[in-house]
Amino acid sequence: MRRPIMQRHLITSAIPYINGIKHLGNLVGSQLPADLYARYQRARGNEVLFLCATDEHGTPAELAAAKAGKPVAEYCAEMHAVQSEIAKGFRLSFDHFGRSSSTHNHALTQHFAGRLADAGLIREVTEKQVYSHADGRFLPDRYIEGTCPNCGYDKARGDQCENCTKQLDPTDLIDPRSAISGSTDLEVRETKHLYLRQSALKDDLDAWIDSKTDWPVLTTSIAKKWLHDGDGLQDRGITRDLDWGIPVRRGDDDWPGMEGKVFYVWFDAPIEYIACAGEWADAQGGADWERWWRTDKGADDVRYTQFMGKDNVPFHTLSFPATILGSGEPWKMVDHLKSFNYLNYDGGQFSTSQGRGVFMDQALDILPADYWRWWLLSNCPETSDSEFTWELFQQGVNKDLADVLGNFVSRVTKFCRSKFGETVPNGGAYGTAENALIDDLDKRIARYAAFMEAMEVRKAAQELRAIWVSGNEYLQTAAPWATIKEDQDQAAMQIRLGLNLIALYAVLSAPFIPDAAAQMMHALGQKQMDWPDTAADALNRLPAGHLFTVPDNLFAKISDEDRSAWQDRFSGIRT
RNA sequence: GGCGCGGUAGCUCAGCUGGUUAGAGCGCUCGACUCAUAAUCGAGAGGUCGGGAGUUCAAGUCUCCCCCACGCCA
Repeated sequence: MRRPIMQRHLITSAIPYINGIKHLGNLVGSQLPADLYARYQRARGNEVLFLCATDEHGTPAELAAAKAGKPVAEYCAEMHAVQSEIAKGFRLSFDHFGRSSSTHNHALTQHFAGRLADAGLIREVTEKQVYSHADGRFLPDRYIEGTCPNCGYDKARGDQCENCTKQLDPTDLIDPRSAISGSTDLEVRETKHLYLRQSALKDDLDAWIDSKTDWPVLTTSIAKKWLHDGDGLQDRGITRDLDWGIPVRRGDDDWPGMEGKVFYVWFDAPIEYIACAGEWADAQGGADWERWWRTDKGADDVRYTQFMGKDNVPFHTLSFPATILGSGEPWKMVDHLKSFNYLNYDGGQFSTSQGRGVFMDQALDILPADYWRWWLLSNCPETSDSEFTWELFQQGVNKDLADVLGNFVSRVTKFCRSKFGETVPNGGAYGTAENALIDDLDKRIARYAAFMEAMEVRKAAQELRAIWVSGNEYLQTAAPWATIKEDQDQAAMQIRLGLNLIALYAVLSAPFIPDAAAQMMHALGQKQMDWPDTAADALNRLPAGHLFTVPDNLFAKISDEDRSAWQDRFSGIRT
């Protein structure tokens, strides 16, 4: 059998922030499609390193920890464990789920800062920031509240007034106070920060983006906008006056004047993609991670794909590439950046801060992962924002999973059991209907693979569903329940084909619905099955005489009662 | 206000570089089948492709203007 050359795929999903459990909109925009792609590439026999992590630094983490009454390091460790468990629940097949607070990331972030400084790409800026005596800390703009000078709203934030949407500077606020403690004992102090001179790399970034002709429009249009809008790409501060974060150091050396400061979370978070490979290597007992990340150490044949929601695109197309390019070192740059729009919830937005929508833990609480995986992926917001409603979810899941796929497995296995027993029956030979089915499957499988390769998620799901449907079509025309009255062998061949179709479906469907696929394999007494080379071969895998069992129904339908109960339960806000 | 992405059958969406009677799934109507989770299969109805003007032999598909929704930024 011909063995195509094994490809190597580095795959990362945008790393979720640590302060709480993510909602389904977060899931479908990054981790879930990344997992689909990772599972598919593994199924094709390629070498995959699929990484994700928690993004742990910054003020929101500190505040969430304070609210929970815990030291921030302890809080992050706990939340990492929680998110990790939920990821497992959704069958997200990370090779490693790391932490941006890891020692690897500390060292690497400091290393990059040092390299950038050596290259003249860091400048020091003295700026004025608000210091709160009561809180004993500098306050980020949005943690300062006061009265809006524009509209008089008394809960305006230092970055923007939510009431009149006017962008503000904290010093614009009338009667400013700390949003953390409420203290008005504030003072504007001078503080020094490091800025990454992204503007100096603008032309390099521009040329690099221009070379990416196969990226989603969403990705390149966002990048181009930031590059060219207004005065072009702006330099960004990469440090903050905080306790919780990676201490500012210039490589291994102290950074005079930057004592007590940490790197800004946006700077260290993407570097965790690299650091995470180091964490993975440690967990493996010392694997070679540089062969995934250093083009001078074996990563030149790696294809690197990132997955993220559109809000993360600027950091991944500009800031992080600026960090890598600016280092002057041969790090692997992203080859393909798959970005997603937003999933809306029942006419509005999913919202973490407002607790609106369905959160990952709640979702697993009411239904198994496969239901969510299938619906979310087959309806993911690829070309525009898309909509989750309980009606659409119920309809999609019941029709696609229970009726089309689940019922197919059920009707084939049960028919066989009642007529031939739980053994793949012997006899009969293919006729025109079978050959037509095989031709059709070959075409569809090729299309399905092409969509998966191109990360056309919705189209891949549509094609997979069509493959399931073709089994029902075949069964309907072949009608073994009628044939068996005339010709036992003919019916045996038809049902043997049906059983083999289930095996084929298990392999093809596994990236979308891994648990159901495993159940199908298990019922057919199969452990490991390769991706089909041809439909004809694939449909000969289960020989006559092979034993199987009739599985429980793969998918229970969502009843109207369940649906309306959930609709009520998730209509308010999470407390 | 600027910019971005959209506005295609009741619903969710496909429609590449312009070219025969505009497609899919769901929903709906009718029919077939009865192995199966009242599942399946087939057929059908249903759209002046947001509005207007223009380019062209020919425009959802290009240009301009306008309207609507969403998002980002100032």
